[in-house]
Amino acid sequence: MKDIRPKLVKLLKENYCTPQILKIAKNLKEPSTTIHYNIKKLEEEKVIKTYKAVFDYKKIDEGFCSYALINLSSEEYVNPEKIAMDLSKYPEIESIDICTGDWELVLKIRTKDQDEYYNFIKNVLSRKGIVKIKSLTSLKQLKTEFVKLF
Amino acid sequence: MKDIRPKLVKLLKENYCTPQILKIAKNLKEPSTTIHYNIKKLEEEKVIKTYKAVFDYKKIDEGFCSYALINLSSEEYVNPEKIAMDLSKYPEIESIDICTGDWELVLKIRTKDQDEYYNFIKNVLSRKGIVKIKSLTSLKQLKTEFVKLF
DNA sequence: CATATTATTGAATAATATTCAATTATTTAT
DNA sequence: ATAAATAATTGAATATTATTCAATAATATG
Repeated sequence: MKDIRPKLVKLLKENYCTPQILKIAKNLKEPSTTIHYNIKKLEEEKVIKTYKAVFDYKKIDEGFCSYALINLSSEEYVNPEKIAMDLSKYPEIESIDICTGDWELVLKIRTKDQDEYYNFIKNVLSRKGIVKIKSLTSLKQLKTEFVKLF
Repeated sequence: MKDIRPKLVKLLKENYCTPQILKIAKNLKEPSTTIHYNIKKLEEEKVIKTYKAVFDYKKIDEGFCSYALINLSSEEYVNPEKIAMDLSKYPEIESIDICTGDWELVLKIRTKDQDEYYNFIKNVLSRKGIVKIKSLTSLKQLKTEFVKLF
């Protein structure tokens, strides 16, 4: 049997979805051509970045979720964007923010388990520029990506 | 002119999207019926929770993003789920995690600006059960919901 | 106030999803 | 190991939905 599920997950995680114009039209009690026109406009204006799926991450081997609060070295501190943009390529990282306060970078990271998280920290985050990491491990997710999980 | 854009945003933020089976089929070089069968299965098994849009939040009056690290009172500490589930109803909250470490709750909050964030903290988060809040304000988002923003 | 631009909409068409039935592959029980 | 049962793949037919187009209405602009 072909195992296309991981491939599906990969595609749907960022893309390969589209709005349901007719259902929206029915919900808002407007003609579907009006909805179509307005959504296309939101897309052209880049108000909408993409359409995607939200998963039960426990079921796709991403059940371990942690926030990594990061301090940068004094060299990287002045330009955190470089390191942040570089980190954005890792599929384990759900979000990256450059922040004010005690930590310069806040990452949300999803891995299969604590072991994989440890390896990710060791292999990816222990690098020149990152001098200190504080991990806040999620015991339970109640909401993610604006979607309730219960 | 009808202002249906906020209504569209509200619907698309959590729902009213669907996978593009034919495009996925072409990408993976598989018959579209095979893709259809497999995706329906992922939906039935609740591996996929929903399909949604990702926005340029600056363009939908949610340009201010902050992480709220929360300490609970000793009474709430033993059962943080109650308060977490209650908080999940607020559309300003993108994610809620019950965590280990120095803070029991980690919220990701999006508002129009700092003023609105202040009001949200004051009106929603300053409540019985929440004894201390540390805010990490995002200066720049590089990635959100697995989607690169540059 | 006249003109240009933008938004709305119904009807026609194009594109895509879904169903169905047949086949193939895999798992389970003996 | 083999038969029977179950699950997965697929092409062809159908149903559903998105998109285009042209006409009209609303709003903005000079």
